[in-house]
Amino acid sequence: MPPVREALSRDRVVAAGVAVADTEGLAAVTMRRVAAELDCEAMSLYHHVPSKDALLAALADEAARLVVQEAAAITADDWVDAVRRRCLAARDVMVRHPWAAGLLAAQQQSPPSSWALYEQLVGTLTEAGFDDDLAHRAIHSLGSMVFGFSTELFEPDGGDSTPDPEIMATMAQHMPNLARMAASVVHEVDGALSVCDTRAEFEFTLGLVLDGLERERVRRATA
Amino acid sequence: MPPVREALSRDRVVAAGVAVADTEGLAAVTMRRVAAELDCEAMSLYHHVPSKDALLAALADEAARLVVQEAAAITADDWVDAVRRRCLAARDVMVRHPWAAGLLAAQQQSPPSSWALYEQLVGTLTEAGFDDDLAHRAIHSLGSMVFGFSTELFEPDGGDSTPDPEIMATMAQHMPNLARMAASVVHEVDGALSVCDTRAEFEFTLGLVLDGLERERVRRATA
DNA sequence: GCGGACGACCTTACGTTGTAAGTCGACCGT
DNA sequence: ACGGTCGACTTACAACGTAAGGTCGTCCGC
Repeated sequence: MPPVREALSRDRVVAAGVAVADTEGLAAVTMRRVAAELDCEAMSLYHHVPSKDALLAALADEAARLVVQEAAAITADDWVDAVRRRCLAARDVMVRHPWAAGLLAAQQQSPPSSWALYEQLVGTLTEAGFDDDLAHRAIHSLGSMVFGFSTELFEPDGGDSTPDPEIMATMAQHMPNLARMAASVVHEVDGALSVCDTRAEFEFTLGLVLDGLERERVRRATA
Repeated sequence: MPPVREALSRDRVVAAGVAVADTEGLAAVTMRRVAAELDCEAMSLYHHVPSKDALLAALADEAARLVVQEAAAITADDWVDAVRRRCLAARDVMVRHPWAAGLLAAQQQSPPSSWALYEQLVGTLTEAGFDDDLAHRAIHSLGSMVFGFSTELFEPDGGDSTPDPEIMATMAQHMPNLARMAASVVHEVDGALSVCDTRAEFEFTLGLVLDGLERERVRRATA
């Protein structure tokens, strides 16, 4: 009779890491916790992953791979639409796996799967008439957006709807512009009041960048 | 005779944390290491900060405070210039303190000092004729840029100039566009070859965003 | 059939981390 | 003088990453 448990493998270790990160946060991704997920001991993981940092790098690569996978299915008429939809697909992955953006940003070496992403992107842009320099800049612009769009950075309270009234009062006093703006743009989301609809704001910024890139492309083409 | 060592204080603890992070990286910021910097024991720090996470949050706030400090001194004629210079000042802080961007992005609650930053920004934009909605979007666009601009994300090797030729060869084969682009935009920096001049790329993206925001402002004003 | 090499997994153990709990001494108002 | 308070130190523990070595099932040459 073969062993009752499925054999470990690098892929299973990475998958377990993703599962733990998704359900309990990145901080819960410890060798012991991942091992427990696979019903084995921590040290067994080292037969498939050289270290915890390498496991985290593999998680980052997995996130990029998911983006590549989604992005590959996208078809569009013009480059703006193609790139916009790819960026939105990337953002979807970042939202589904909240650990992904931070982890990708923390890698010293960009994961191989992210290269595939850039290859797709540069291909699209080149085909649309971008010179290499502009394509390069476009990658930086879009990359900083997708990976850097910080969902919570501006939200005064992190989802908690218990704003200390004293703090709010002094804030309104010392930050009149911010207070007025926050009161003005508040809107309803899922039945709860919220200042930010990050999806809409992401699309807005994306539009700015894509618009500017197209304008620059035309400028260079006619120069 | 008074005690020979200066008394601890929250400010001194935070300053020591910044010093350690600057010289040895964020990972070296442990309670014991910071305590050693102050010539005391780890547990003594808990009289001034409630936990390590709180210390890290204080470091993030300190980084934002540095930005506010630099940004307050900036004067400019039009809003574009004012905001551009403030963003560049913020980026300078991120470059001087490489731990800052990641730490700020990791905070669940945005640090108080970052509110001050947004207040400055909204004030400038409002004065320039932005409505509250557009100012709000502008903050998200610029914030995602400043905090998210990832310096190394696209660099194939993290500064190491030992690109495995085998990997490079297969990469060139599977990623023709990327390989061509990389070869085309390579340039010299500090006597070393490099693909990316992140400062220039930051300014380019910043220009795109500022341009788009000004265009949108005019569009709304004349609508 | 069988010995022995090998590889996947487990056990044990060490150093480091964050921090709870308790101790000690210096200062301060009375 | 003296108890209270408070800041720093000491001790201790659980959880972490991982080095070193052990165990056991599987397969290969004979």
